[in-house]
Amino acid sequence: MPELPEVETVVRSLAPRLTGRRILRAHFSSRHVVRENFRRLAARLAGQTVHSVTRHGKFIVAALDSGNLIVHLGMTGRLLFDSPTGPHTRAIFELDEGTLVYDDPRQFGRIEWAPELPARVARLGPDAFLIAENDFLQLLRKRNARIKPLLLNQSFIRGMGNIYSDEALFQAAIHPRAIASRLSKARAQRLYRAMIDVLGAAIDQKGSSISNYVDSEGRRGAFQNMHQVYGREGEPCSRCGAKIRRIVLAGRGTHFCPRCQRM
DNA sequence: TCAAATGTTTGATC
DNA sequence: GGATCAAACATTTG
Repeated sequence: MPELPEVETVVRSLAPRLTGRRILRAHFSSRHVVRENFRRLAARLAGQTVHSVTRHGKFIVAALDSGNLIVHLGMTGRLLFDSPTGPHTRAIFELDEGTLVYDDPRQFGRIEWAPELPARVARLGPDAFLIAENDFLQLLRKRNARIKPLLLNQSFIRGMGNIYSDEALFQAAIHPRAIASRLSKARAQRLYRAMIDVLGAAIDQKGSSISNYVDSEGRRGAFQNMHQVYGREGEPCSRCGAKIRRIVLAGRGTHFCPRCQRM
């Protein structure tokens, strides 16, 4: 489920119901999702009150009395209030009011506690939705890498994922293999605006519900209905009618219009 | 049976 | 260092 707009939507649904709540008990059942000792983590969380819930790139950070509960949803992670547990339930947080369940079929998600944001999280690039235009343009100029994999690189900017990278590049009419440092200023500005625009529109629509994505109240997003290229291989481009193509770049399916998006 | 899936990390190679 | 590519992680779905 997890690109910036989905994580932002989850955080917004989580914050009002989780802030001020006390974690009574926690239970864990996946060594892939929880890398530390289950009981030690549960003991660490028991009795702690949640002071805030925020987003850091694609990470969810719940500030506690002491330290932070940090959750990454991976590909298929979901946090759900008062949901029945199932075969893919990997964690349960019993609260003083209600229960928060973590479900994750593929178990690519992670749950951890840390006194501060771990270096590997704190060190990520600037947030894709908050970065200033000039900062973005300067970062692009320094990189001789292809633009699509670069947008996916969380050390470059944090929050972009496969769907929104393809959609932003389409909106900016830039080929996914274009070299970042060689983009003209006008094209780089177009990409910045497209990125902010696509992310903002997706947040407004509460994310893209492909596969199993829902927010913490179980509500689906609607932005999947507005995708112009992602998941539309072979369909006509909404702008020019050419067939949308799918290639593989950096191991990820990459969708684009070969006529609109030029090097 | 095979390919692909909203992500990240690690290692090999140039 | 960068950059590219492949593989790994684990499971479901078409």
